[in-house]
Amino acid sequence: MGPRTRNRRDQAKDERRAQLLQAARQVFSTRGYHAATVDDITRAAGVAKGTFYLYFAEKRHIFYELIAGFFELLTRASMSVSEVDAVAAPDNAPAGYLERVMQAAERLAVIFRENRDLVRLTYRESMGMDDHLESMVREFYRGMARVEADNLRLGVRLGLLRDDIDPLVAAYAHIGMVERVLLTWMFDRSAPVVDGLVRQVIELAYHGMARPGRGGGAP
Amino acid sequence: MGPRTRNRRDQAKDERRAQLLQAARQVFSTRGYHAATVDDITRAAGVAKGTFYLYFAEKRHIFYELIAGFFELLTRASMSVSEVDAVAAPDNAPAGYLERVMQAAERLAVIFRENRDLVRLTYRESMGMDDHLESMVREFYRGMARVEADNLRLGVRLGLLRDDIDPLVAAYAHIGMVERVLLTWMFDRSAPVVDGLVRQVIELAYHGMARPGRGGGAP
Amino acid sequence: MGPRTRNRRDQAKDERRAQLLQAARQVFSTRGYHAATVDDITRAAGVAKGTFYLYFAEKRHIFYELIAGFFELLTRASMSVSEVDAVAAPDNAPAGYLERVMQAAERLAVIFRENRDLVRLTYRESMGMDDHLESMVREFYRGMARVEADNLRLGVRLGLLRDDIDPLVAAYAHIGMVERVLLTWMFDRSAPVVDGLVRQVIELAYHGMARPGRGGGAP
Amino acid sequence: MGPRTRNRRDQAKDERRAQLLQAARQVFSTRGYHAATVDDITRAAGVAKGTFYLYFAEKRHIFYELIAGFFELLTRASMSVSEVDAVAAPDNAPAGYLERVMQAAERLAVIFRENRDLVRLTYRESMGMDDHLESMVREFYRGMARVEADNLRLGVRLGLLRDDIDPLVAAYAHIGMVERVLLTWMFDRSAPVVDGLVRQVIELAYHGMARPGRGGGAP
DNA sequence: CATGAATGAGAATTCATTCAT
DNA sequence: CATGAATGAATTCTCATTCAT
Repeated sequence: MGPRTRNRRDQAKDERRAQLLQAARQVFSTRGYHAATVDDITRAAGVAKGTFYLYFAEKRHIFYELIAGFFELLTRASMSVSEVDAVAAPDNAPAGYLERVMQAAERLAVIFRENRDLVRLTYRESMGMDDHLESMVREFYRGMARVEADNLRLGVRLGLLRDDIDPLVAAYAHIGMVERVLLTWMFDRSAPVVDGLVRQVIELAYHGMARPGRGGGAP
Repeated sequence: MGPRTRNRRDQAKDERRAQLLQAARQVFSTRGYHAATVDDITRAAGVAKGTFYLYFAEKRHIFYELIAGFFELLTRASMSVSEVDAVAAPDNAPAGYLERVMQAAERLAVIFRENRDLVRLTYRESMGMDDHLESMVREFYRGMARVEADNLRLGVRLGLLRDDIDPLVAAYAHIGMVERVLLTWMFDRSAPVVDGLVRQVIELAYHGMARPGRGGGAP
Repeated sequence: MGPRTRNRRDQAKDERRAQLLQAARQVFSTRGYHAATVDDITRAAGVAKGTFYLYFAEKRHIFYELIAGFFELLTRASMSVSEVDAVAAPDNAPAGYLERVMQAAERLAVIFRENRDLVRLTYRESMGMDDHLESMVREFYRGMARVEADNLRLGVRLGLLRDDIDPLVAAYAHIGMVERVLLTWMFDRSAPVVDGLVRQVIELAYHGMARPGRGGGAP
Repeated sequence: MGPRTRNRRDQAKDERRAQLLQAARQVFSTRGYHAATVDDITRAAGVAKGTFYLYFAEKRHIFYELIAGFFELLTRASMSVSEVDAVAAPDNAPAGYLERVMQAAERLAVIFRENRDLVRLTYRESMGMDDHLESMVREFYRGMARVEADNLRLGVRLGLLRDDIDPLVAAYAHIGMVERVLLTWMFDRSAPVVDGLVRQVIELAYHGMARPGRGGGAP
């Protein structure tokens, strides 16, 4: 039982895990968390029911892991208008700022589209399960909001963005805009085709709906 | 069997229904839909288990009704920046436009705060139950978006708002902003206190995050 | 509250009873005893659920009454090859004996056909309910068998029938022949059309399947 | 997972099944199908409630299987006055024909007596459950009738039996005779003891009740 | 008498989880 | 490690029967 054997075993275990996660993703997406049974998952994974419990202590845990993985994907994709970049290219920063924002938003949109099932699963079930999942979700939003708030603070520092709006409020608002629009255009078949959907949303986020040049009646 | 008797009975039935709905609201809010049993509900309502089924054919149905009631409340509160008002006061319209928008948003915020449990319930469970509920939710958003899009179109006609952004996209974006911010500030205890939360969001929606007077690097 | 009022009331009560019985017959026939609910019956009868219990103490009782009524109909129809007739027409008796048997059998067949639903109901449900119904059924068969056995004894006395077969055995056998054949031809759609079905059965009962004139190998 | 293990498991499963069937037979016989609960059955079998559903998808199914098994027993016992035998012993055939019929009938009678509980169960409940069971019953009678009709056709070919009676009608009639007589003498305690019950019935079936040598007054 | 709302004992069935093989 | 049979708690929904109006 040298290190090689150990590795083989670990590798085999990892494969089983991946196999189960894959199966769970498919089964949960199709039937929903509650309607899906552990049996469904193991059958889809081609293993015996008992095997499930060698890799996950409870049914909920595999769901957590699925959602956590998706959250990580999204979180990673959102980190890119980062201070690092801006600091690294201080002169170009202002010029490219909004463009980089756009690119980040597009990346998120691509991830949504490429993971339709996970998006659906997340929004369908990730909120009404238990406290742990709920705090995972909160934590995810916090992370996303922190990143976006940092971006905004950078914009403020660069003199591009307003400083009379709380960056955290704006961050959550931006997240809400993107998520609601993407969800609608992904799952509501009655939504009309719109060109440059994401660009319009970002444009809106940064310049607002008011006609430029007018006061707009703000109190 | 006169009309009086009939009325008494109908009235009693209405009360029972309300009693059950009230109990369900409380029980679902506490335990969540899946964990709550019909028995919990009837016990909370102080009636026998069988009584439940005299008023609701299935457990799901009482939940539908709860959510539908909340959606109606919200939908009604959102309808107010209406063309009627604007047409009735054509001159004041531009001046008061954004103010009316603010008021509508504040009304929604009040409803959210006054129905904390229903908000939580709705966002926790209304998406992962079944097709019927899912289409109820979609329909709710459609209705809200339609109202807001109409408001925006009115703003465009009044010369206050931009015409280069799809009103429906903007409508969904606005809904997303408000809902995400409200949810966060209602349920995430780590969210810092912010003055004029709703006003900031609306301000953001209409004037954007970009510093006024700068081009902002729009593509 | 004179006798007239009393009569009116009684009449009304009788009508309600009949109404309920009629409804029960229809409902039981359609859904079967177990699947039929008291509610189904009262709804079909156009009365309130509670009314049922003013006329029948239990659900089973209305079923008993239905079955009892049918049994009485059959029992009455079977009594006719009676000694009375035979004694009344002593000379003709032998000549007409089998003919009278045939006529009685045809009468039963007609009743079966005219009460398809009750036949079905009786054979489907009258055996697995409870002891009381079971003894009703046994009593019915006993009555039928007694009548037929008496007929047979008359035939023996008239010198027409064998005396080496127990009349009671023969009576039950005859009943079994008729019921099984009628049930099959009434409810098994695969049974081929046969001319003179009942006559063939009676012919068989009286003369047997063996070719006349041969010993047939009886032990 | 070798064949031996496989066999052990399969064997154990077979035993469990048999155990459950046995328990169901006892419980259904005692309480009747409707009054018996799955819990009663599993308790009688000494297993947990859930185990039942590993072997039978529904409560009905175990009942089907019980009845089907009994029907098969009866069907098999009835097949024996077969052409094969007759052809194999062409000369003896006529002489032994009725004797073989008698033996088959006796065999059925023995099975009835040895399976009192199943007989009772079958006649009490096998008709009013659902369409599937009803068609099972019809199919059973069809099978029995086909066998008997073939026997009768053989008798006709051998010149022993009449050809002016439809063999299928006679077959069902014979079945009815036997079943009604057996049921009565098995379950009606008031039925007097009769020697050679089955022989008398068969004698009756083949030679009829009419006194030999008389025309009998057939129309 | 008639009504129909209320009752609550039940019963079938499901499924996460365990554990002997 | 893997297996899959066994477990039994838990839950929804039904319906005969009662009884206040």
